[in-house]
Amino acid sequence: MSKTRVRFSPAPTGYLHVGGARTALFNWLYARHVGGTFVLRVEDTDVGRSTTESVEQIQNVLSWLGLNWDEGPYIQSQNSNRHREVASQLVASGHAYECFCTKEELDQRLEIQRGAGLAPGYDGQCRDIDEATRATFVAEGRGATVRFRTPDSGRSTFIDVVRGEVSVEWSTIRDFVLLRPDGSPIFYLANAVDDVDMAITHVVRGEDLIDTTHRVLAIRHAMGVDDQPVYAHCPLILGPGGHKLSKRYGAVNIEDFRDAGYLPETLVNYLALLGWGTSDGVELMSAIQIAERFDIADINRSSATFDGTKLEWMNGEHIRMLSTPDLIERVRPFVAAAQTKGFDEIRFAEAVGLAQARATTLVHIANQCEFLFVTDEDLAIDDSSWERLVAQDGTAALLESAVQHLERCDWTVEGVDLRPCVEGLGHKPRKAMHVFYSAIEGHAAGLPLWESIVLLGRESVIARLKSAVAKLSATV
RNA sequence: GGCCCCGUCGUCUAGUGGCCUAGGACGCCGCCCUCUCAAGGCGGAAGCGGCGGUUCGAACCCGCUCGGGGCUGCCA
Repeated sequence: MSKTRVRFSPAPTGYLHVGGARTALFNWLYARHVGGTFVLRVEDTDVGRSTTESVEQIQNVLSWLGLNWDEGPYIQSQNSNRHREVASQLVASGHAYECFCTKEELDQRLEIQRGAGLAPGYDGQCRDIDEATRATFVAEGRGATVRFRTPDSGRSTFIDVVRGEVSVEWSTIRDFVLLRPDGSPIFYLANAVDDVDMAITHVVRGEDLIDTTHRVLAIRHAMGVDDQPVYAHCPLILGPGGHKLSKRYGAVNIEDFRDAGYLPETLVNYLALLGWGTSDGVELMSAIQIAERFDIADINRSSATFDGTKLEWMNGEHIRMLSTPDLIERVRPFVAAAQTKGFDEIRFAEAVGLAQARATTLVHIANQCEFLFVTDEDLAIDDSSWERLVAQDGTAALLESAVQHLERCDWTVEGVDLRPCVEGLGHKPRKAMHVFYSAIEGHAAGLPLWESIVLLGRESVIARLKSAVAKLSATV
């Protein structure tokens, strides 16, 4: 048995969305599970839509996710001589032929077919043109595509690991293009040839490609290749509208999740659970743990809908699993102040530690820590928190009482406890504490108050409380 | 239109003929804990698309039907 080789072969026509990332992940997981090789191959046969920026972006995202590849990236367009070579062999052997129909002619005939209520598709016009006609076309300077001659009868059947036997009548598949008039290869050709040349043993990809498998397999056979890779077609990840996620429809860029403060661990974990699951119900896992248990044979058949709510919950869980020093470094890029000199590392570390227990995203943590790194003058109380503060009974008295207490108490977590003030004025801490959170941290909900007060320092805390009193009287 | 694939709580899933009056997770609701928000604990509502078979017995097997998705391109 030859060594397992899988490949992730994205088209570099845009950013990597969750569907593509999941496909990459499943390939990576399987390679790691069996100790095989994970190949990255960029399928840029659509020259018009492929960009080098996209190639770079895909690599960046894969690296960020931790999906390291063992070979590549191979750039498919650099191999087009080989693709053309195979195409001419197929023409020579009669498996393919030149088609001189222009795009316009094709479109016209398609229209007619549709008008007549016929199934639209290539009509085989150039299938068997004689040499004289061919010479005329060439003399006219007409360009030619190379088309694959699909069988007229019989069935194409292959075994898919997740779906079982997949079979289709050859008569429903029209002759398809292998080479454009300029000699550039089409996906089917390049994909088939490269999989053969790179000795790919397992093809793990989206179900949207299931119908193309028949064509690719036909090319392989025409090339004289007898064996075929193991196919595993994964269910699609659907967007909110219930449609296939694509760059053209409701796609979600992985980079957006990174920028929103999601951990790569979370994306990997969540994506693995879209189309695959464990029988014991364990959900929170590291990439390594998943790789140990993952098998393409266990991939689900039905499509899944992407659910951001669960992703957010899971991110919080992964944040809690991180060591605090690790988390601090992950949060750092999200805190603008951390980029400046004189930044207070000690307080930052303390604050991240406090936030770790309650945050769901890195951005969330950065926001919760922010009050420590703005001046008292710059502290902004968000609108809804301010409205709540204004609506609270006896806010001014509450704030003033806190000032009095904090001016002379011990500066410890126990000492700055404001509950006695609140209760002394006849309020329930649960109901009134938001006033202090808002005045000191800028939000009604945030890091634990006593710890925050100690971290901020007496001078700042009192200044903020007084400023809130002043702002309050100006409002009323 | 033709062909292909799919169908378990709102969502992700476990389940491969009896262990299922269908289990877990997110979300939701209630209670507890509590200085806010979370986290945590406890409890709850919520599902096998439908109809026929096969069988002593069906979420699991078969047929039909309905629903969803994909492909049908000189995109991948």
